[in-house]
Amino acid sequence: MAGKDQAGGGKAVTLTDVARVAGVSVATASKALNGRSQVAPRTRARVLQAAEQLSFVPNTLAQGLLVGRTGTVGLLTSDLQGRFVIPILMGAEDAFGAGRVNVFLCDARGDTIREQHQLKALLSRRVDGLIVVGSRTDARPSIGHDLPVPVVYVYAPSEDPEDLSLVPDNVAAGRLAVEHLISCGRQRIAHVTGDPSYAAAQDRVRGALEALDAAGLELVGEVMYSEWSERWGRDATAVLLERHPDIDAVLCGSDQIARGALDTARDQGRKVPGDIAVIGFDNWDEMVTNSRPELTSIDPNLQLLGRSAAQRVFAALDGEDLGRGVHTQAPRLVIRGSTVARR
Amino acid sequence: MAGKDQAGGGKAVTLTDVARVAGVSVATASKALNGRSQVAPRTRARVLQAAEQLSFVPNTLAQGLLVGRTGTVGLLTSDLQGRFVIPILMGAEDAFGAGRVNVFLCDARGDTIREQHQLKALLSRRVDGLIVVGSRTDARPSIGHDLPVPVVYVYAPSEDPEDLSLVPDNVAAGRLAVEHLISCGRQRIAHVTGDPSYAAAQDRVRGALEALDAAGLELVGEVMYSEWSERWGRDATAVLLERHPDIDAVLCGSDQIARGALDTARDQGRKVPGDIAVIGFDNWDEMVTNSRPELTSIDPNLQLLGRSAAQRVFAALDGEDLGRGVHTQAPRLVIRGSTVARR
DNA sequence: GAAAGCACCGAAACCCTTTTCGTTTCGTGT
DNA sequence: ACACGAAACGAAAAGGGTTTCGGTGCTTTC
Repeated sequence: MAGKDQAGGGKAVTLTDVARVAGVSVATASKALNGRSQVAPRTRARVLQAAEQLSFVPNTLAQGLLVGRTGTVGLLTSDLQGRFVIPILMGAEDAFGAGRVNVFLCDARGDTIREQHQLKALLSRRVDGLIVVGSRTDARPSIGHDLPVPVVYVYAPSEDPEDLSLVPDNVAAGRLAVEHLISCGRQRIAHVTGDPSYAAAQDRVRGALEALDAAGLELVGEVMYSEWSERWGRDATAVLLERHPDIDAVLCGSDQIARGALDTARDQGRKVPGDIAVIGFDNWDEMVTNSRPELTSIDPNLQLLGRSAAQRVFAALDGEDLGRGVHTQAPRLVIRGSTVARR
Repeated sequence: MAGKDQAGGGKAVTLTDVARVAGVSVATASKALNGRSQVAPRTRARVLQAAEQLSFVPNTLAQGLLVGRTGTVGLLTSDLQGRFVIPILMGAEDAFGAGRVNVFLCDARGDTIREQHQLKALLSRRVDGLIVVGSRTDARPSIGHDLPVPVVYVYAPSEDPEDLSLVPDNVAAGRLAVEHLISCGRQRIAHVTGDPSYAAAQDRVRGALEALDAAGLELVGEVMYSEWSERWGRDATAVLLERHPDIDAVLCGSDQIARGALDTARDQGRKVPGDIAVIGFDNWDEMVTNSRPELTSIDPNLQLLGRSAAQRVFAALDGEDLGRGVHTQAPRLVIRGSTVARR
């Protein structure tokens, strides 16, 4: 019996069934279950018991058909693999509250055709809103302009200024990192970062240069671009220490690069943070807490970003203006042992 | 105008609108769009053009209401943060094919109350099936027995043997790891692993001991349990090298522990893989490819697991028996520089 | 020329729930 | 005892799409 049910054999219980068992009309059953006032207490109790007994669950689809709202939101990501998407997704899910709104997750795998497919599917499901999440902070093509639902772009902004985009503030992040290094008494700061085609790399460089400028300092050497890997962090730092043995801080474009920097410093007998301070970006938990010493990093507050996106969609559903343009989320400095010696 | 649309102002286009524009009845419009045969080619063309012009998208909810199938599946996870869930999720999404089936993602945050809430919400959305994903391979309480849809448990099996569960085969993984070490000529193998309360730890130990036994070997020292961290990997390996300086391989319970082991070996001047071979579990990309040398690891094939789960749900929808009990997914050995010297 | 056949189209029912509005029943006041 | 008001309940429509069935107009055949 249980097996049959599990195989999907038993068709779902409808309000009609409940009404029949309770001996009332569907209208009364509906009113009783929804707490409307035009039902006698005894009748209500009978309906509730019948619903309980049949383990009735109202069909949200039929409700949505009537109300015109489905209580669902589509989350369209281009790269689920990437670790940036997850916190955003969690933040959004959080904001929507358990059970009231459900999230359709779609991964387009970075394929535009696929994305259009998914978009169509989501619209046919009559989602109330859309959140589009990218894996890079570079601008991406708009998903479309005349969509019948509000759309918010997160992490990767839309190229169209009419769209609303929420992104981490990487310029502020770069500034924050350098300001922290300076406040630790560092003066000779070098910068190793990743792929120069990434807006994130460029923005952080810009912020860093701004902060250095404001303090009357200059970067030691050129910005070293290559890839977002520990290997590059190790190699670049080795070169750096040879060319500029007097540096007292390495600003790293990501936590991975920073870990590489830490490894090279350790190999060469440079004390961190005594001789050299190291700082990274992303505040990627497994990276920052497992390194020696633990890594100071700039947290982009992705979860907040996801939550904001969800709230914006909500507000738009309630008739508020969605807004437009690119809005940034302030980063957060998390200080650990790689810049400040533990007491 | 575009702004108004984006705010959700323009209500969705219905089949009635298309029919009016095409100058036919809704019935004819429906048949034309769905490729039914009772429509004249010219009429069909007119309808298609009207649909195109209005960018009509059929309302899947209304369809589902009629057919009794929604083309949606609920994916209930207890811990989205964990990196094990993502590949499973991707595998499932993959198997469902873009657009045909959509996935409702729910994160219960490990809370049972919340999980029941989410379950109810999913059932009210009339999902066609459910996939329940845990973050540990330990058995978890069944989500319920008399559900009107097929349910598959992934990674964390259900305690109820009547339910269908798909889990990675950690015993085989332990065996595979040891067999590889032995095939590399290692004889004095030690084992450092994580939290002993995890079934994954125990299962891998069991598999490892089986393989050692089959080869007439014994583990060097006791299994060292503690936590799944690099720090523990470093500390444990240091102790190990002091107590048993003659070991030639460290079997590590996770890639993180293995990285710690590599670091300690390096610190103490032991060559890997020359003096000591190191192997991990999980094949976590960022861990295995960034270490020095790159880390040999056992891949649990999680993506396949997710895909299998989706396929099972599909099959159950087509009337096939869902099955019951715990089924295991064979692991895969990925050889890298930490056990075999690169040529 | 009339009857039969065929291709095509439209009206209406159905899915499930909510809501409006009309009907019934009861109690109370006169 | 009758009338009136209020409370409780039920019939029906709506929401969007699919499908069945019946009907229209055309062509074919004897």
